[in-house]
Amino acid sequence: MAAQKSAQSAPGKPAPDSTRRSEKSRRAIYEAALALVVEVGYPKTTIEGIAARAGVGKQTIYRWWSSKADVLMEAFLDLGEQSLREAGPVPYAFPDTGDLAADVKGVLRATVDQMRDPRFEAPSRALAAEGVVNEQLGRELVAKLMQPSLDLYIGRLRAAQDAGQVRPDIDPRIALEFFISPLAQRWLQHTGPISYEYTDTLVDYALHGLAPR
Amino acid sequence: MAAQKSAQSAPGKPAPDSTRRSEKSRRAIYEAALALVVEVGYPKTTIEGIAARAGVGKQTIYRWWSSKADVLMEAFLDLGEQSLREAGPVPYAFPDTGDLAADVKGVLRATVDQMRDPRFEAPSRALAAEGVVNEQLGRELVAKLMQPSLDLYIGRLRAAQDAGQVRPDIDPRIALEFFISPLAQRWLQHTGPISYEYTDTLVDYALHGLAPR
Amino acid sequence: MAAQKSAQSAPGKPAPDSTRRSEKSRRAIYEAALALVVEVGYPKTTIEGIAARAGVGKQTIYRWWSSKADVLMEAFLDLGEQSLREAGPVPYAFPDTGDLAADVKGVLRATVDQMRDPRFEAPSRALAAEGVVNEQLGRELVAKLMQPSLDLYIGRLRAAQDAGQVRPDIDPRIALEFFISPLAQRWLQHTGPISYEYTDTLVDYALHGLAPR
Amino acid sequence: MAAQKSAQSAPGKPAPDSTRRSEKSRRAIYEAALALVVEVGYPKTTIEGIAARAGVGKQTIYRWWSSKADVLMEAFLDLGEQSLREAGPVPYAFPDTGDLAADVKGVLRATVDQMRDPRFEAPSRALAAEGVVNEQLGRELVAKLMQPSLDLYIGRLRAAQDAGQVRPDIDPRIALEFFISPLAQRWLQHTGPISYEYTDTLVDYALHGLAPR
DNA sequence: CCATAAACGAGACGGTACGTCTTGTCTTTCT
DNA sequence: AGAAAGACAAGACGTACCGTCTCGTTTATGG
Repeated sequence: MAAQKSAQSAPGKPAPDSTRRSEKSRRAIYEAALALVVEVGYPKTTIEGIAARAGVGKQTIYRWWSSKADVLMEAFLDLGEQSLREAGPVPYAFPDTGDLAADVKGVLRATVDQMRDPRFEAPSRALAAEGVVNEQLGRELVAKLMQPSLDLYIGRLRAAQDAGQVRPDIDPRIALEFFISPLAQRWLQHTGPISYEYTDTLVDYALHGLAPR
Repeated sequence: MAAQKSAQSAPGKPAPDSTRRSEKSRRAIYEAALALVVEVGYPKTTIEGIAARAGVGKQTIYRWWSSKADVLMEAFLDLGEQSLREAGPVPYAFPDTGDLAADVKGVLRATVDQMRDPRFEAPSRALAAEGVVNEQLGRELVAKLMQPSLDLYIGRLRAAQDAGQVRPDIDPRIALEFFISPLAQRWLQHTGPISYEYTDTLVDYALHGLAPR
Repeated sequence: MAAQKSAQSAPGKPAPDSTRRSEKSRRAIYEAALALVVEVGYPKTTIEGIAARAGVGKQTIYRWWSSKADVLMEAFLDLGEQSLREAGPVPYAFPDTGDLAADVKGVLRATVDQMRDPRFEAPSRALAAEGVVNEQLGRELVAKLMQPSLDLYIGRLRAAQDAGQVRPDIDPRIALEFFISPLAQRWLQHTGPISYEYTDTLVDYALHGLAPR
Repeated sequence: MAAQKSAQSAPGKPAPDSTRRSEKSRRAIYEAALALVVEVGYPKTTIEGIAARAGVGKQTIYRWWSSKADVLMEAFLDLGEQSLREAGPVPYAFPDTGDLAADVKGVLRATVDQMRDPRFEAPSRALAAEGVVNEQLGRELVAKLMQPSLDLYIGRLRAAQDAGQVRPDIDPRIALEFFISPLAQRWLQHTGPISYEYTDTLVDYALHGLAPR
């Protein structure tokens, strides 16, 4: 079991033994990384700074992560998992009251709230920016951070199709982008203001189309 | 507008005299910056590298621009203007054949083509990433790079409203996001593949809505 | 002698039990240390490198030695003892044929040979250098490595005094330096070439003086 | 002249322009290096420490010197030149009163004094140790630091030969080692105490030989 | 003859320093 | 005065070792 990493490939490094990893250090690094990104911004957050703030040797970071972005991604994922654990036993499900519009509006309002939380905003902006330029990281972000949420949208949209509230020929993977992408772009690229009213409007437009009926 | 830097206030700097600026250096810097971003990527593009490649002193860059992103933005804007000048006398107008769906599909296909051009992709990704994290730069990007295109969409949508092809209560500034944002997000965040088929679908879904009629 | 470390005082360390010490590890460490000093030089010889090459944990080195120089000194002493054991039952005595000049010349020629042996040269240079800067180690080196040889010189010079070949008012502890120090300095500090002719000349000059008689 | 370095060989570095070198920084580096060696010892003197103490960037050290030892050597040479400049117009000549023994004894007593001066001792020990292990540096040390003094001895011994106080067949380059090497070894390797009496004895023994006349 | 305690190999840890790279400023020399 | 050139102070990078500190795993009695 200890050989699983050395087994397949890279002859370069001896692969650290993760069973001996210091949990305390890992948590301290997560906290330091998130705090620094919030306080001084991502570009001024340095690995040295994280190490110093976490009371950890630099090597301990380089041993387990490959880059600043990698640290931050795990820290952010961990933050998410923590929130979930605190949230309770049925943490993350898309509401289904039978009213698709209302359900999606509710979820989007929660998303808007999250986007305004500085503890969430700073690291997720940083990661998104990194992912724009670094495709590999970008794909990891999508898979680990976004996909779970997207799957919930897909599930809800499928249910709506079964209930006859969404046309059956619609691809839910594309349909969900009408709710998410405009909001994401406004937020990421500062192309426009974000509000409950705005997201409500998105849902209405998307469901009923731009063309007159 | 060129005086914003020399502005009355800041006593620190003597404000360079832009009339004596070397046009040759400026062009060389633009070309070096764009070439480096394409060749080695944005993070490995350094001011020193640009200066060296342009055969220019570092101070010449620092004198006229405030950051690497600033250089790249102007270089990219310049690139755009160049393309326009080459394109001819009626360069940039949204087609209006009377068929909104067809017109928008055509424009989006052109956008897809552009996204696949490496000369465009590298710098615009870099700028977008920078703008995600740096709000000021982000707003500048939106204003200088994106807004002109968005305005064309708004114009076309208004025309469509006048022609009764789009409901009059629709806000065109929001409606255009259904065409642009999903594509932008797939491209920027690598959340999905990009194709003509995809953008065509976007237009159809957006115009007629997800709900059955 | 083995108890000097466990000595009553320092409460810090539990003092390792030297009776349970692994002989195999000790020898492996000696060999690794000497080999590395020869192969990569003293400054690039690291404790980690010695441990790795010896197939030994770092702590096994830190348990028994206080520094890299300490390891090397013991390894070198051990090397000397090994040579002696191999040399036979009457290993180390200063020749006394009655001809002081011839005897000393012979011993110095052997010293010259030794100085040219790379297996001897690398570690002894390293130790000498360390001893120059670290007085405590220097004194240990003198006591353990040099003094035995010096005593043989002193013995031979005393015999020469008894035989009337050396003036009785001469201090043998100083006299021996005329034979040893010039050679040592040429070797250590690269101040001049070393040859049998040179050491022969030293003996002649030293015995008969520089001034005309 | 500025091209002498780039001229012959190594294609690696662009060779800094020594005409633009900061004299202030150089002096500050010399002072910091010497002070640190005296205060904390050579092994604990680090390039970072020198840079910090001198108020200088690390690169300024790496630009002009190749190693810690190199810095220290130049600093020490500079110290020597400074002393000479302060000493006056006829700074460095071997005394020649006609009495060789007295002259050499006087010079050796001055050497003993110098060896006891901590400002001299720390750096010269460090350099000597470095030179023992690093032949190239060792040869530079000999050539730049020791040779001038040795030449004075040679000159004085030649004069003594002319005056009939030293046998004409004696090689002065070897003879001088009888005065210098024993003292150097005692000092460097801590093989024995150093005193005026000791150096006086060396001179007497060397001039008249160990053997009875 | 096994229990137990020490030494052992391995290597993660908090640190320090390395030598390199880049930043943004400053200075020199040329045009 | 702008520009090319590049030295400078500053400081982060990623690497290498330091010496300490666990971890299981031998190993070697001594109860």
